[in-house]
Amino acid sequence: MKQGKARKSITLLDVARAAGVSRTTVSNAFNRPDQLSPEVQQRVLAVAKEMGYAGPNPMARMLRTGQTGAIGLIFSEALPYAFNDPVSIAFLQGVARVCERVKASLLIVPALESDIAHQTIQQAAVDGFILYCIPDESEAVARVLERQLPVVAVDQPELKGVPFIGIDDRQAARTAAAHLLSLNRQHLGIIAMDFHNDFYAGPVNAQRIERAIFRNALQRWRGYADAIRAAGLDPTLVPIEESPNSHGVEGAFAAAIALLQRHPRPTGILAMSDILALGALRAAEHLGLKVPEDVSVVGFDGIPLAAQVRPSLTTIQQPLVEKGAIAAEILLGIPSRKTTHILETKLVVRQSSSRVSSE
Amino acid sequence: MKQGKARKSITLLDVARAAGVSRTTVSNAFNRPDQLSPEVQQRVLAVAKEMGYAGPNPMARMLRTGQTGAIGLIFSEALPYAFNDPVSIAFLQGVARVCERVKASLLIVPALESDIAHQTIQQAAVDGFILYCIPDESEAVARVLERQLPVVAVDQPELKGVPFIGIDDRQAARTAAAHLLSLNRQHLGIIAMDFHNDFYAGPVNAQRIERAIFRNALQRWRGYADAIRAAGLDPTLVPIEESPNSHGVEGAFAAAIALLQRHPRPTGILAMSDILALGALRAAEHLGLKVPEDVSVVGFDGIPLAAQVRPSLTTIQQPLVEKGAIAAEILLGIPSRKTTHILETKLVVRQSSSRVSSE
DNA sequence: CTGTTAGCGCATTCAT
DNA sequence: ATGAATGCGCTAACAG
Repeated sequence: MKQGKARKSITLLDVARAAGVSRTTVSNAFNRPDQLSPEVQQRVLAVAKEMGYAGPNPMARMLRTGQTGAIGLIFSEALPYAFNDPVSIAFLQGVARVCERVKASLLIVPALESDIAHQTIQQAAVDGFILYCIPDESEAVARVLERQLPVVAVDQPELKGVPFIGIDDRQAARTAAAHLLSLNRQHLGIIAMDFHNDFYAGPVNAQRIERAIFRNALQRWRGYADAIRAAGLDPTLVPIEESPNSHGVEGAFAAAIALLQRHPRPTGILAMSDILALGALRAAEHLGLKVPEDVSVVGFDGIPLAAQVRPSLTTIQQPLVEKGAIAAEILLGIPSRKTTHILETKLVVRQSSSRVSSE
Repeated sequence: MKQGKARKSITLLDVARAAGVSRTTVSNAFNRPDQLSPEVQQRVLAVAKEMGYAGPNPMARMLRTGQTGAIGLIFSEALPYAFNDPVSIAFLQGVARVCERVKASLLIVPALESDIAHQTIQQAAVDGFILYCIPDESEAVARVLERQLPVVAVDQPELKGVPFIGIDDRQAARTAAAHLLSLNRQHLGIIAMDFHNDFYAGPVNAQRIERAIFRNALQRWRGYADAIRAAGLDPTLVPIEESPNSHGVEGAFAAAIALLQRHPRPTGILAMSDILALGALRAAEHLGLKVPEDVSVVGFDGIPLAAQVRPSLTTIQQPLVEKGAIAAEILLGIPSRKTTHILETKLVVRQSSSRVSSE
């Protein structure tokens, strides 16, 4: 066969020849309808369709224009876990909403392990990256910065020159703890999310906290400690159990059981996320304890489920979806956006917390 | 300034010159470490890093190799809704698990409206597409097929030559309905998910069903009808309310209220998804009806939440995560995968359904 | 083990 | 309004 050409994918040039026009004209027919007469455009498009030409090759066009029409999203967790977490999902919804509006695609880049990060981040065809809760020192951050593309960070890392979206975790946590203490609950217990990325579950010592690589957990702990200290208590004496995000409600259940079996039994539990708090509710139920009477629980994040469980969950509400939307908007250069956004949070008191009843 | 070059991004050639080697050598240093001496590789990489070279430009490489390292995923719904639906999310988890394993990225392509589909699908730099619950006649399907890339369809559409992953919706629905009927519940009501993409909510007539564009809803309806007929009843007399997926539990609540206020009041509700069933549970509670005594409810899908609500939900369990995993594996050419997979489902009886009690 | 050569398919000047 | 020429940055043959 002569025309080995036929085997190969069909190009702009092929269409041009078939239509008896130049490449430019075909290109314009697809990209700039205003640059040629409607009739010519019609004909070119018709010829293209007939030949089974699907439009300009995306890779070639990207190479030429330097634009991809996609933004890259990097999660701190393994993807299946991220998609299991209502907080990440809400964030994703926010990002997706903006992407849809501006017809951008969303590239989810696996970057959990170092060599994966290396390869996938280097090869991602995107116009910019969103870093979601990524430890400052991680390979992913280094690789993303190398790419020299626009970046925005959500929750972590905070880097010079990189727009940041987050909340005041410390202040919010302080509010949560102050709430429990104001209900006269002196014996607190803390369920923490990941301080490190080692999937450790169990009691946490001071060193582990000091060396934390996840900002959220660290700041929330500090916030709790602030309030505890302000109440005249010693935060280092408050028992704290860590349960990795990826262990979900079940992990939190175990952590809460551990906490609730201590003496004296905590009368208030501070959970660093609502998922952790849900585990605490179940643990209380399992042990025959009443919430909020025997033990009160305060979560963090304000996921939708928090309002629906019984007893409904007192929590710190943060604008999860909006975080994603703002991050995407900044990245996509939608104007009138400052580069740093510390969003508001508020304490939402529901059924899971109440004043200590009769003494 | 002479070297306008300096402004432009730095390339393989620049590195080659700086390192005193050829382009190929630099390319090899990044892509085929085994093709050159370790020392040379070290040096080249060092020079590259020093120059701030982040590695081969992804677009150029894609153009050259014809590979992108990403797969495209197309949802039937607006993205924010898709991310709100536990069923879609579970599917996404399955896809993500495989992607992570093989270091592929995942491109979520918005394709809800026709012109968006046109643009985003045409420009997506991917090695293949997964179509998730897409109506056969939609623009998205047409555009994807044009791209002449590998495709796999999940749930819908079923196309000649396109690998398909799904379940036997009709058979499964028949099982669900037969279950309720076997409990001696003669007065049924159906809550349907979208038959069409018009976000209609309300009672459904025969014509709307016949012309359905969503296969899942249609087949599930047929399955219900089969069982109802087999019980000697007339399926056309069974009231049916549609509530769009995007309206979530709230929409289902309204639909269920409508159903439960009819005379005779249904004693069994068939919900085409667990989310719809959850709405039914709430509606029953709202009306002071006991589940399962006054009204029994059977869902569909087997989302995790179904096991956790009280009363827990009787449902048809389908392998949601596995669907995603298989789809991704087929697309990525992981061998020993047949091209059509009809996965198993099973009826899981929980608290929300029981035999009609004392007459 | 290293270098030379030749496109991948396109968008964009600049002419006409 | 249309056409010819150029190179985006890279990888894969092949030759040395």
